[in-house]
Amino acid sequence: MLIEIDFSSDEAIYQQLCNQIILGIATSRLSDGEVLPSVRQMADEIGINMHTVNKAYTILRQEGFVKVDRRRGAFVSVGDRNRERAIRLVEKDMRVILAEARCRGLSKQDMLMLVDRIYDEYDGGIRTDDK
Amino acid sequence: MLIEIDFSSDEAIYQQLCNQIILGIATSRLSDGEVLPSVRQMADEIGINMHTVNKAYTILRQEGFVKVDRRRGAFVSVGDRNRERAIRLVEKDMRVILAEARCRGLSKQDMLMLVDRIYDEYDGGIRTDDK
DNA sequence: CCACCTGTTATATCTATGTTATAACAGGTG
DNA sequence: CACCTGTTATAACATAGATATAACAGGTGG
Repeated sequence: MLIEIDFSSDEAIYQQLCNQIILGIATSRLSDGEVLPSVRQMADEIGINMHTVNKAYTILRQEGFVKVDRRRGAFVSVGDRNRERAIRLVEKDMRVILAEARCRGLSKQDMLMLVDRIYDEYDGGIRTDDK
Repeated sequence: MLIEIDFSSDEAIYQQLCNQIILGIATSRLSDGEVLPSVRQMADEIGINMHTVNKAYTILRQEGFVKVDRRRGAFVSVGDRNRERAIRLVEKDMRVILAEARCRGLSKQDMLMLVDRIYDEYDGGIRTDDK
């Protein structure tokens, strides 16, 4: 999977890395169990330091998106699926975004449409356990 | 409006300040044209430095949520309402959140419900003073 | 056993950012 | 005139982000 870092961004490199990997999982460009490049290989590809990649992997491991097998290295893992906990984790960030959206004059309908559209892009036609 | 800063948070103080003021506008605890405390007064109330408040005000001014009148000082302003631009600004952050939500097993319906619920809290925030 | 790969840890260094502190300035109010 | 606004300019300090070099434990395949 191609990783692109914006070095002029005010967002930290390791944070951009985390976000892009999570985005990769959400859009099925990365699938469950898929092996990630080693910290040294990924660092070389992007042109950054090994420790910066390691920091991203460590965070993703703590968040439950990545696991490490001593034999294979780091790989994608989306095992943990506690719905209540997941909502709680997402809710705080969502409040910040929705507040800004509302201040900018966007209606609830605007945001529902935006969520709908983005989620469809992620699903890409693939049906999930929508109940 | 009461401002509460979490000094143990990894989020910068000026960022927390920005978010809470935007949240205040979204929930109608701050209304259009309302005067904000001066940088020195706000700094004293919270117990932080004047420049940290000034940084927050400066950012909010650049984002279009605050204007400055030489006579009165800083006040809330929600004049700018370009829908296309607003959506574009919100969309990037929304993609990051929705990616994480999807990875955690949350469905589109889950997120639509969450948006619906939070937006209702904002709209009804005039009456419910439970916060 | 050996070379080579994994993640991990330990330092040290450099830079950028966040925060504080002190001070001054221009403009507006009473 | 004293007193309030925001704004700017310094300097100082702490923390975080990123880099560099090095080493270690564990696993793989020759």
